[in-house]
Amino acid sequence: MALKLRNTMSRSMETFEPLEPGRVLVYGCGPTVYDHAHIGNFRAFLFYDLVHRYLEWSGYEVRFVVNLTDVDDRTIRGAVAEGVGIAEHTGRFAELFLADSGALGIRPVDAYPRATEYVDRMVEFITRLLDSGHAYVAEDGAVYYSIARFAEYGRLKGIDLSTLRAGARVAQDEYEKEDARDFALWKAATDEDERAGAAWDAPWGRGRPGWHLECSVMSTTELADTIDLHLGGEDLVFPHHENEIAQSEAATGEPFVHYWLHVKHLLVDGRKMSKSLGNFFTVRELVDQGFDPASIRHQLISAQYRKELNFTLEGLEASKNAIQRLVDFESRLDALSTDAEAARTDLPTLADDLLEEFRVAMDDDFNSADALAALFTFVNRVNGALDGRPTVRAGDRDAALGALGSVDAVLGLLEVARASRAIGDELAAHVEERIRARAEAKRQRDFAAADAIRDELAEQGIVLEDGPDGTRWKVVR
RNA sequence: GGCGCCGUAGCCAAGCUGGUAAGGCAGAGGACUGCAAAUCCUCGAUCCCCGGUUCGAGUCCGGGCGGCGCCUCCA
Repeated sequence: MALKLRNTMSRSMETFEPLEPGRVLVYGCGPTVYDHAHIGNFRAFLFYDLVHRYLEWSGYEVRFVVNLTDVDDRTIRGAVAEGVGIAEHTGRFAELFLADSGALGIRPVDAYPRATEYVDRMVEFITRLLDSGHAYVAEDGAVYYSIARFAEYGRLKGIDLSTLRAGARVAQDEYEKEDARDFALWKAATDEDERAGAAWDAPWGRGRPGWHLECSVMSTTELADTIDLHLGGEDLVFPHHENEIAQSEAATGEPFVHYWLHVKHLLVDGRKMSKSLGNFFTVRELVDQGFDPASIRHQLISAQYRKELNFTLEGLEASKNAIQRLVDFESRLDALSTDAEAARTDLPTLADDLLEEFRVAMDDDFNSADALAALFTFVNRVNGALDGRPTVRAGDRDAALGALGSVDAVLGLLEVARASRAIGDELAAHVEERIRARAEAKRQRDFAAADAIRDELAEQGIVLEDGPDGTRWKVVR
């Protein structure tokens, strides 16, 4: 069995074969750090995380790079509006992005290169394209890539260049281009650029790099001329990735990327997310409203990455409950007492089944929805096997916990849920004290008092569970 | 206009190379409990419509209807 991927380039499923056995190079187009990233962005980044974790889970050594776009129209505009330099402006949002990523359990990748740190290399890159005749300096001081010089242009998107309506969308200030469809590698500096500190010297004139260029340069610099996977949102297929291919392959003479994977855009309340529709959410807002990051993570991976996913508060509520079921399940396993003499159970078999079903699901182009189904099927089966059986063999319990942990090393749900449920020692001690008081009340059959304590703790998000061997408690959110 | 996706139970969502349908949430009944919580058991689908291929189609083909996305330096 092997991992199969839907390659945008071939428009079909392909069996994944790394360039180098056991090793995978991945590049994911990151956020433009001009504002808070929203949950739509995070659907994509959570998918990156799934790819990252699953490749490692599958035994690959992975080098994963996600760029931070810190120089473009929006970051410059933002910096000028704030009256600060571009670095200060974008630095703040880069931090917020990493913080939100961390909250959602997105594992840090190997490098987060920022465009502004690669300007020298971008200049070199452009020089190569100029030398080979793939680019030209226009009268306005900009450097454009000449797509007429790249025969394969349009292949990723599957467009026939001759059908492109030349000139249909040409801005008036772009009359310097030889061909309307040529794109900028370098833009001449404007006053605004200078004010934001977003202008650099280059042999052909002062200016700043074009957007598409950074990914080509950072990918080839941080990874290699040819990499295995390149990820991005569906909007990036054209022209961004198309342009990256053209630039990179013209500059290096090597294939740029083996597999292109694109994430479908998230819908919110059945519509494209937009501020004007009022369906615009950031992770921070949702967390401030009391939603568990684990719930957000669950909701955003509940559909396979190429499928339509409609984010709603109702759905988030459902995810919250699903997460709680997982948390309760793990607690139940943890609390199991063990005895070498206990009867054998199906847990080892069920654990093997889970790992197998999980692998099959993820191997099928990262079908996280199916992977979640495998996990919950496991929960059901194990709960059933454990019914009325508080004691099992240590090996059985460990097999179940091991499989659960293994799967969660990819899904990251329990990992995040645990973090958001952690409470301080002081509160924990208080809870224990109240539970003792309640036990005493129960002993005296003063159920009103016992229930009052239970209600009081519930107010604080602490739920009590009475069992044969005493009262257990858990944090609910 | 170009490219593409989707339409499966109240909601979300799997279903590979065709053989009468995973999982989550919500809901109903029951068991357990002082009451709860957790858990278990039981209960739910004309798979958008119409044709076609086939012994047999959610699953393939054709045609409709409906929804959505990208094509704009938006993941």
